[in-house]
Amino acid sequence: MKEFSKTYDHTKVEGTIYDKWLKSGYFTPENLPRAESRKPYTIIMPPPNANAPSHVGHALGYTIQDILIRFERMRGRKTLWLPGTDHAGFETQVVFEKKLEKEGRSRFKMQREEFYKEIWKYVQENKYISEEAIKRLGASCDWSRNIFTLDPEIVKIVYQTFGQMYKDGLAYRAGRICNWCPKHQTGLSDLETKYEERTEPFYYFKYGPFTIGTSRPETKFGDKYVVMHPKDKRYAKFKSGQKLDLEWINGPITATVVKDEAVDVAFGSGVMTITPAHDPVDFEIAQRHGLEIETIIDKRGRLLPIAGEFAGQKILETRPKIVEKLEKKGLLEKIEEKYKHNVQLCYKCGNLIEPQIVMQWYIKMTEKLPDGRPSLRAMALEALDKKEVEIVTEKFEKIFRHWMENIRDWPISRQIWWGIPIPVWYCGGAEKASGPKMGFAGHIAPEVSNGKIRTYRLRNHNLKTGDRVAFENSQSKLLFGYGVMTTADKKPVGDIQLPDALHGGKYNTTKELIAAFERLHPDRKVTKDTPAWLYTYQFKPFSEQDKKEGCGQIIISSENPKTCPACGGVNLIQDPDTFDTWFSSGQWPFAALMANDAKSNLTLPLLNKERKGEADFQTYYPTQVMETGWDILFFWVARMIMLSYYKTGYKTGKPPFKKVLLHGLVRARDRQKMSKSKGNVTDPLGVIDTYGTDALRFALVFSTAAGNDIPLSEDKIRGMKHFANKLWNIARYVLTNVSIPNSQFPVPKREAKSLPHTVPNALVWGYKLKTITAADREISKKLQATVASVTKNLENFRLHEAAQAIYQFSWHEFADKYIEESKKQLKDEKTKKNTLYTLYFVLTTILKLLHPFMPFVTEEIWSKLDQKEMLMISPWPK
RNA sequence: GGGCGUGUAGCUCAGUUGGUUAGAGCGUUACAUUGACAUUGUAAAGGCCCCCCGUUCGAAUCGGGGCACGCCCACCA
Repeated sequence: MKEFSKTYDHTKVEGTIYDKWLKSGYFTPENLPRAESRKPYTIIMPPPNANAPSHVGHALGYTIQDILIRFERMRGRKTLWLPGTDHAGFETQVVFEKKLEKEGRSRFKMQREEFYKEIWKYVQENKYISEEAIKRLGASCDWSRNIFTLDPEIVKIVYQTFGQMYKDGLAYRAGRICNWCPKHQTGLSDLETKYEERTEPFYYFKYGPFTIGTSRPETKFGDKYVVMHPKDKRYAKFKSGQKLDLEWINGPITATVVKDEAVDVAFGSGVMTITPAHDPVDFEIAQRHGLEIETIIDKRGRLLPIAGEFAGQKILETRPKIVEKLEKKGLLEKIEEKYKHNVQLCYKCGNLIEPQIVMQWYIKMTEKLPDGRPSLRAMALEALDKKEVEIVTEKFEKIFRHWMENIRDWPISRQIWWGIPIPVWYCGGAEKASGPKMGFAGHIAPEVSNGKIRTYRLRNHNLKTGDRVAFENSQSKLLFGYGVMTTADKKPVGDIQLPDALHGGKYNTTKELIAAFERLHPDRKVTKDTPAWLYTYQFKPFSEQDKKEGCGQIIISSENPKTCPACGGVNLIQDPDTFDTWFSSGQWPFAALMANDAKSNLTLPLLNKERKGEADFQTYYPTQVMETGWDILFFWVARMIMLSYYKTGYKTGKPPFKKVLLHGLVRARDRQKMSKSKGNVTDPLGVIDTYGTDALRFALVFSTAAGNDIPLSEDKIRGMKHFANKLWNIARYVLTNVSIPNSQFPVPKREAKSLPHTVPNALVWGYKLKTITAADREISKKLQATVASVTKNLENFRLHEAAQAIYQFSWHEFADKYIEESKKQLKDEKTKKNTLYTLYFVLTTILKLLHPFMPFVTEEIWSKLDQKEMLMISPWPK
């Protein structure tokens, strides 16, 4: 019998227990004594952001995962919980830029290398802090396999996937309108923006014979198209293409009438002017009609020279001045002061999104693969249909499907520096195409060009030599060509002359090219009525260097290529962008395992033997459970399913994970979202200091169904601390019972399999049983029911019910009833031994049942029982 | 506009496929207790399980409608 303090003091226990676990090596599945013959059970930990301060939301996830892992480990599975860290590109860069801002600095005044070095250092520090926090939560993950999304082994896999996607035509580059945050100066996916309702003035201006309405007068400088619905009788006298001279902000302009069905007849005056470069709807209209696109606002959100006297000013500051000017010119008709509408904001900084036309890399979501495999979306949906992947929290399956059905192509490039650089080089250094006609030198997607480089000659357009152009199918919006204009010419628009003399094209006429295209894409008919099927438009070069002529070849390479394989040019320009963080973390389940395979110098902490030949990917994939917050269902889970099926799943039927378990947000007790500004943030480490890890863990999973948001109050955590203490004292009572001298306390000769009076087992206990009381029978029955309930509920991921069952039994059955009764039974010689057996057996069983939830206090009590093995690996009761 | 969900004790929430007297934590009230327990125990109060209709021998649970609230997605110049 060891020392047993009157109350449980977590501060004295948690550190030593965690060290003991670490030293045991049992976090590493290969070290588990019973694991060899058993099936692997794998959970990949959602890698915390490298910038992240600890948050109870994270604590919830780690707790749930640790519960599952400890449960399965005790059940004899070969249990791997793989930890890692996410560089979290944009998120981390935003946090770091805020820090710079406080120091009066800015990334726009820094060299890229310098910036990267600093942020790397910052991330390393935070990574350590975050890992320590995970340890304090008691997480039994395999630290020997700890991995980071920027580890070279991961980057290599990410590059390989990208290259493969490019070859398959899934990854493509296009210049189209995208969400642009002027503060951070990067494009963002739709998921990275949010909407907010604003009440702002809505202005009506005179635009020649029309009245146009707008909430954004500052975008109106370049407006030279006036659009109305083709069936709007009020404007029937205006014909499509008709030119009108009229007075506008900075003097007289010529406007062109456009008829388009996108116009809502009922809204405003039914007439609008368009700003294609800064509005997605306008952009589409411009594309449909082949209109010129003019940029009004620069990447920083300031007006360009087209704005005349307003050039260089920030748009919001300029708005009233422009209205004033228009009013003075007599062009302001009226102002509707309280116009309610939604504005799109950057989800990080809350600044207005200013759509811009930028070259971005995209991943096709809905198009079949060239080898006949279904689209990424279809693969993911099929996985759900076949139940290869199951979303356990079932209400999210519907949400997931709904989102998938409306998915659009995913922009994966970001104009930020913190992240994995896009492994693409553009050949900008060799003069190849020449001749009297305007030429296009560049790349046409493999589906059209058969993967070879060709030079096509374009006739007449507004392009100048050196301009970058993209070819896009005006119907599918898919880009299939990209390159640089080479020489001037003046013939009609819209034709491509083939073959080109230089490369001996396979298609002799445009018709043939179209036919070839259509063979590949039977769903995309190209008709005579869509003359602009090869849509061309002009881009600003993305860098000065880019203006230099080259063959425009796109080279995908994980290492810096020295020369262009197509033309031999040496002036290769690396794509300046980085991948969306989710492009790399979307590959995490297989990448993390494969990368560990690639690390040859790993040694196992306990056995000190190399893990060679132990192919992690072979052994541990597919993983069993993906447990994460529902807020990243689309960001992450969807992408993991799609990318994993693309990479390893479709042919093998291997999903990245079999079950998806989603937990809710941890909220303050009044259901408010926790936020620093509200001052209601619960710091998990603070809670752990005061109440102990076990109390926090139990409070997090107790009495809230999976997937629901969890209101967490200090009262609740305190209550669970009381429970830990109760458990402690149950053990203290059993082990130090005053009336029984220590020497008489029975210690089982081997692991007892069941209660002695349900299946009498004298061999185990070395005693013959004498009198079994009603109380003994009762507690035995209840214990069995509890074991069954906890086991079943854990198997079904109903953690809250398992927790409730064990809590009820321990406190209100065992402590309140049986222990009270035992005080009498121990005084009677006839029932004494039997009572001791029962006390001991029930105690050890509830320690096991409770261990996944409250690992520290249970392991500590266990250590006082003179058991050979640690509780952590002791067999789960049946 | 499209989709998903919630409504149960004063508060926060459980209630697996329909089945005794609907539960827990915290809070409240009374009593007991320093005895394994910075307490804990015993007991109590507190519920038209949002409303209406239906299915059923039987509904908090299933179906339809209504009311209230929340979330996600899309978005009109």
